[in-house]
Amino acid sequence: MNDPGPGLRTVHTLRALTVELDLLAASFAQRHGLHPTDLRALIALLDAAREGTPATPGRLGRELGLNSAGTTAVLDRLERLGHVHRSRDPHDRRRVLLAVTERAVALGQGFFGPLIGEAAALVDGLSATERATVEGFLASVREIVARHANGDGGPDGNRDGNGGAEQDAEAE
Amino acid sequence: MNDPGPGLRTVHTLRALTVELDLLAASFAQRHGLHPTDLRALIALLDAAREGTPATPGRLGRELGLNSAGTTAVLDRLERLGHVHRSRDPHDRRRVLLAVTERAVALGQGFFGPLIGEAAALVDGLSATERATVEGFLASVREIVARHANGDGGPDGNRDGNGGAEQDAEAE
DNA sequence: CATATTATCTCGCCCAGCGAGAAGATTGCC
DNA sequence: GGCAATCTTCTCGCTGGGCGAGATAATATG
Repeated sequence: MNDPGPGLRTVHTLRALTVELDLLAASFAQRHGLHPTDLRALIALLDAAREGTPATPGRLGRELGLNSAGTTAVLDRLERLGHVHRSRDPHDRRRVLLAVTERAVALGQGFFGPLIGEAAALVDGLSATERATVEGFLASVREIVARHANGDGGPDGNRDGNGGAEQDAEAE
Repeated sequence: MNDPGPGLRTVHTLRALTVELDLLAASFAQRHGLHPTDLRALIALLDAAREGTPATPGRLGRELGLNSAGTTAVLDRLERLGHVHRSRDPHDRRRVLLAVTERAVALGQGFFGPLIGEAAALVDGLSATERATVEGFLASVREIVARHANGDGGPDGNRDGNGGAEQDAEAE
């Protein structure tokens, strides 16, 4: 039971890291008048912008696990703060296109930029072999997590309007 | 922008991993009638129990970034669900000692046990050199995160009774 | 013994997110 | 073309997690 093998300590460190990253993000969000969800939304939108993926409320809500009402509220907040701009899609006028503003980009870069930059520099300072080891480790852990996510907790448990929870897996 | 240097990709993978772990935890929590905060509290309490650290509401609240009212609410929920038991500390009767129940231990082990076990096995499958590389990487990233936390967003920005948001850092 | 400090809890409020459903746009079928 | 089904987003009302303020009880400090 309490037999910490050599690997356990590493896993514990990884877990601690994720917790610390979470806390950092939360404190950053608070500092800028954002809620954790707002920050997650902003990150998702910045990612989409960088990748050239068109961003819409529906897509974003699905990504964040929010229903449409909650998604609208998030976007209202972000728009009021000047981080996001809504505009109708000319090709399908039911849709709303979401664009991040300069301000949002600056916000994201200003904070996560240095953090990511330092981490990237750290990785770049490793030898090719070491880098491969780290990447392999991260990829393997992701794979483990993905397997457990599929088996134990479906990522899309409930959605808007449609009760997807007809099986509520009552754990007593 | 779209020029991922060698290190950037690794950092991106790490970020994706943290997001996925977060989603997994959230879906697991929902599945057991817990809120994300409740699960975080439970994990913290299980950790404390495993380490032999005495757990109290104050300590827990500080760890979770909640004020005392919120902490009380979390504990009320966990106690109602039978995961935690409160008892007064005989040595300092202001304090409340928190004990996790068998049920909570089973809950945590049943879900995170296999996950952590697989990850630990993964690490154990590495050579000593590789393991050192991974551990060094994680430790370095933690150090970077810690530095940014201190410089940009103090981990104890606001606490009970003291409004930590006296400066709302209006960007621009 | 009086006072300050510590630890926890109670009360009232705010607002994030949910469910339900409305409104506008598109697609398909006749 | 016209009408219905579908899709996307938004509005409304509500629940409840978390905060601020303060109460209460116990321990330190003079």
